[in-house]
Amino acid sequence: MPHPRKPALDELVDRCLAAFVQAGTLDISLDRLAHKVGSSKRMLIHYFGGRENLEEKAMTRLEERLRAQFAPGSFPQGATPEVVLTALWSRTTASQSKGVLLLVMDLSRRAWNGSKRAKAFYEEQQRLWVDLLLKYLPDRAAVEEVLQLFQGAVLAYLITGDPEPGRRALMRTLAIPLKTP
Amino acid sequence: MPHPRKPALDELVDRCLAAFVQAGTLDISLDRLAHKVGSSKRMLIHYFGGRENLEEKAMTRLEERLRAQFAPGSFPQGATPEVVLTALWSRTTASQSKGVLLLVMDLSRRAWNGSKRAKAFYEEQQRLWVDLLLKYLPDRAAVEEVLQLFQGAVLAYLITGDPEPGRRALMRTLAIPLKTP
DNA sequence: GATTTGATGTACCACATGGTTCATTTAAAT
DNA sequence: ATTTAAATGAACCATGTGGTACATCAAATC
Repeated sequence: MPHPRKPALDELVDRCLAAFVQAGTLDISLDRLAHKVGSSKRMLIHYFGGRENLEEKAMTRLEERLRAQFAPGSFPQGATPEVVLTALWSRTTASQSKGVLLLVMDLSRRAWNGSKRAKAFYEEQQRLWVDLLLKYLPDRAAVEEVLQLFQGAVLAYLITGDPEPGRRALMRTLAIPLKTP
Repeated sequence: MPHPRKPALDELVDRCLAAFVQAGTLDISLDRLAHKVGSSKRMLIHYFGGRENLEEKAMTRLEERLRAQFAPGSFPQGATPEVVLTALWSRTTASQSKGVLLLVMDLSRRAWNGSKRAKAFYEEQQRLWVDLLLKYLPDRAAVEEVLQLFQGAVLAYLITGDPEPGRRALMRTLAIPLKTP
């Protein structure tokens, strides 16, 4: 049985993800997506079997990428919370992160609109960040709070374009005294 | 010149807003919207001149509603921050608020996607909450932080359905010591 | 009661979407 | 070289969208 050229599916997924990131959303038509990745709607459906599967593959790839980027050990062990949070906030609000940020928010939207897969994505991100922050913050309550604050700050930043309020709020929240027993 | 029945446009806007709230988004087709409000796409376009104008009218109406609901004076003057924030959080996470919450988040999405009008809506909400919180929190920095935390908490609540982490984070953030000069 | 003018329904249009059909090409296995 | 199964393109389809054309209806003014 002849097995002709192999389409290098993995690379196609990468390019699709790149297109999604550039668009800041998964909601881009197959035609536009195909054009952007140098293929055709016909072929995308051929390879992936349908839009749903394509999106699933792209989400999984994004999860992998983010997991690598925020792996425990991205920061020195002894760093202060201030340093870590400042670095995270800078990285997050860097202009080249805009696309990923928008895409992640788009997935959040899908999550709160009921998408099972998007909800799983959100939870995975949650775990990732909890694991990261737990190494620099005193307790789970602090992590929990910083995480929610971070998300709110991202939201505000995306809308206003101003990263300063978010930075200020994050720094301020670190001033919370430790729970004394 | 005969001026036949007046269509009570105001009430139509109300019903449209109600439909948007029920849908948790502005992105509902004119056909479905019309059916929901007991009219027809034909008539909605006739009355409003197009979808854009309809959305604009609905947003403005929503602004009015929220402005009334969170008017300064919704809470006793002397209330502690804990009491006020707890009440606000309860109100926000009450099941009957789900639709408005989703709709407001949908508008946030439009805002971060570049919609001028949605951005204005966001800023108006911002002002509203700042004015409210400024009466119970020590300084602007505190208000700024609580506001961002609140938004992040709402996001998490919408996705997970669990209001507890948000409540905990809000309470925790009130433990920040006053800036001492 | 005739006229005028808005209210309304039905059918329609142009366009975009995800997906399919069908026919053709292409590369590997024999 | 022939066979075989995948790769690919072009046209097509069903569906849903905002919006329009046209014809009809109904109410207020004269």
